[in-house]
Amino acid sequence: MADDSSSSAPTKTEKKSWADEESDEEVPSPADPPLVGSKDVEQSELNKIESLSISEDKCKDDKIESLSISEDKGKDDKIESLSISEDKGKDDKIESLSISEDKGKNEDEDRDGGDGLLENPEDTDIKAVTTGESVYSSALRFEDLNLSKDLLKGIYTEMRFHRPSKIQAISLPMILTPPYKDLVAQAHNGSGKTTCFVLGMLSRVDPNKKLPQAMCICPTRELAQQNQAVLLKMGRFTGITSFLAIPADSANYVPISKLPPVTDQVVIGTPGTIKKWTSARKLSTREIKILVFDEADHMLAEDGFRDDSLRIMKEIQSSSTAGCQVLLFSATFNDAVKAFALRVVKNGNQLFVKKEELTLDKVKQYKVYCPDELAKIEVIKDKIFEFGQKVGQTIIFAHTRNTAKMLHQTLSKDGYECTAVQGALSQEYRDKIIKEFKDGLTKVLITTDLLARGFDQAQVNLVINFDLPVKYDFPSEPDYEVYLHRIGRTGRFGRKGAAFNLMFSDRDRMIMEKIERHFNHTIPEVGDWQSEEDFEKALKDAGWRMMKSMGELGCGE
DNA sequence: AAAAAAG
Repeated sequence: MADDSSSSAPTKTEKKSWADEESDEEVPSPADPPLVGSKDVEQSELNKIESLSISEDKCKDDKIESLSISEDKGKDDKIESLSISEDKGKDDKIESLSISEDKGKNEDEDRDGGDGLLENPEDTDIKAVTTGESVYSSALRFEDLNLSKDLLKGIYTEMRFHRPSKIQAISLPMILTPPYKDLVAQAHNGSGKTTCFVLGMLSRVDPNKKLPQAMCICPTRELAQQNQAVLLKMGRFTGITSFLAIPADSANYVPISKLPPVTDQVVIGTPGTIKKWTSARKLSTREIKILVFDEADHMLAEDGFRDDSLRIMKEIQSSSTAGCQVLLFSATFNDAVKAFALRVVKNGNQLFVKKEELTLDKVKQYKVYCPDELAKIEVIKDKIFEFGQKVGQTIIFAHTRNTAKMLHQTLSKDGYECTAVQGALSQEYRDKIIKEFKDGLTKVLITTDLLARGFDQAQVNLVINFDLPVKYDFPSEPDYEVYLHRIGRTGRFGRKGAAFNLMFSDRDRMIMEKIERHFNHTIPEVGDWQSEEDFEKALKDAGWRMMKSMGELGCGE
């Protein structure tokens, strides 16, 4: 299972100067040296927080400090302000600091190569809470992290990263500095979370020990596969192997009892299969030092994978000799799950994005009222499909497998080229469809919430909600987290993205209103679902040029 | 009724 197939296909050249996730790579050009320390980095406006090491001030009373620093950086004045506020519990010390970076508005040109694709993905507030004595300073460069030579080589030559993204700069020291504390970390969709925990796993593993030492649990098989691909790529020169614990294709099913025990050092998989392997005693957990929950809020949600997750965690904690570091990563943590997560990792460090910051204004969102379902389909066919194809790739989300299937059949029948994936299909077929989409062979993919989370494909510029995401025990309530994750499939790492929400009932209107209120963000409506001009206006407002000049857009091919 | 899982 630990094969070396790095599934990422080099697709296109895009300039970027910070770390990103797997499929976001540039075309390899070995002549290119890593750019850390070069001019490219110096003029970047990011991560000037490296000098910020927090020392603890032990006054008896709660105390809030705020300081602001402004720096003149030459050509474009950038001002950073950071405020540090300290809250003290009764006797345990907790620090919380929030770092906000305000930037001038004219620094983009030299970074994004003029294609207008990259904006400021890092322009966010992250609130950090650390516990205990540890003092962390943000990592400006990957060199600051004491990584092995082999790992650094993978980062630069395979991943082609230049320097840590913001979430990486802050979280990696927390993950990698002993004593290894647990961490709950929230960061925006497409900001490079995968790299954080993959690096964490790779650097905690002893390549000479041939048994599992790190584990990553994911909500879907597709995500497990994607994460494994990232890990294999980043860790290519380390010799570390990995085991993908997802259900075997029914065609070549072999009972676990007949299979050899796992000797790979990193296990990545879905909860059920991991449980199966451990309870069959074919997957040893006694030396697992780091346990990662990707999409952790869902993994710990009551209606998600809470039971499985807790069981696996307990199993590891009770069998592991040296103790196991737990990392919880997600873009979303609603209050209920957040509270639960903080009970699960009581003495850990925390990184949270301010709630107001969470809505992705980088993704332009629209709503379209349609009189009936047929009209929704016509909107996709006549107003969005062709545009989406030209501009990049499109994902259409439907609420059920059946709707996804129906939509796929309806569109295909009329000659609209698209594919569909959902959980009822065979694993082999799912893999094939995903691969075709990741390779850019297909442009429009219809799916369920199977792909709502984590699916990373930089070329997705358009998301369509054919159905709005609702809670299933309470269908008049929107599922805010799923909404955020769905639209987060586009606008990855600061690229341009747009999302269309198709509505056809009063209930849908209500749901959209609730979504707008929740994120405190007005979503403009495309006035008339039949009006070409209304859609063009929306797309133009989203930053896309019109059809005729599409060739210059520079984002499709 | 998304997702994961079952032998």
